[in-house]
Amino acid sequence: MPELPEVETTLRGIYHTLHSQKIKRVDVRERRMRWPVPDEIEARLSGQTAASLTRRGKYILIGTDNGTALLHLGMSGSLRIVDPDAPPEKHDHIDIVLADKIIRFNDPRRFGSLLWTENDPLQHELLAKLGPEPLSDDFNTSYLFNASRGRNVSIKQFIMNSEVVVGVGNIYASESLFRAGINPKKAAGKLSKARYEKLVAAIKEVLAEAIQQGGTTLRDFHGADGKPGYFRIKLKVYDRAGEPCEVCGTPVRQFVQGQRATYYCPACQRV
DNA sequence: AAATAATCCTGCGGGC
DNA sequence: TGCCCGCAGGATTATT
Repeated sequence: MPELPEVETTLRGIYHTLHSQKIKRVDVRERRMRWPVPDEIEARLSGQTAASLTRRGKYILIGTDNGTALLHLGMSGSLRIVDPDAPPEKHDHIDIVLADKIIRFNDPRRFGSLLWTENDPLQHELLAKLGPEPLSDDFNTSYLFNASRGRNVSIKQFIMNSEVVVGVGNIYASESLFRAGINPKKAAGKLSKARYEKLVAAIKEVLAEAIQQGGTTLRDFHGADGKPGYFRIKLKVYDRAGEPCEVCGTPVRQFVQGQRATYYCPACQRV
């Protein structure tokens, strides 16, 4: 499910249930995730209080007095809040058990992960080299323009590189480039600073809108099934191959880039 | 049956 | 030569 807005929505969805609460225990039914779930995770988290609950890129950080758990949803992961007596269903791999609720991690494809570190989590090897948060002031025109100089990779793959900027996944990469009027194939190093100004604004807009949309679904998180009711924002090109561009009517095109589908309007995205 | 909302790893080629 | 970097492609997986 997750690009950054979905992770942010998930974090907000569990925040009030988990933050400052004591973790009674952790039940791991499947350790074979993107990386093996460390054997020590149950002992390290059990009895601890979830003192901080934050996000870095697409990682959710659960901080305790002893260390930090790093949770990543991968491509198909989700969290939901269930009652203590709810029986686990298919692909419900991990439970974080609280006094009167369970945070339940479901991930069919098991590309997600749950890791543990006792050091500064931001210095963990998987997080240390991450680029700036797209909604922060560190992510600005000058930064992205400078980072792009000399780069021959396509602009779409460039903004999907988490060392450049975190949180821009396959859907919002296509959407952002459409809004900025940039052809996804264009070499990152050949775009003008003016164009990067549009792109940075587009990325911030698209992600902020998506988070806002996710926010409107938060009540579903505590609803009957405790699942996050992700709503996609109204997408203008993604998954719309052959349909008319909303702006000019030209059929939206799809092609493969870095083994991922890219969608764009050949008329609106000529730069 | 090919596609999928993520991302790390491997190997290659070029520059210094 | 050897090292570092950028880049392309592979691999992981269950479901529709």
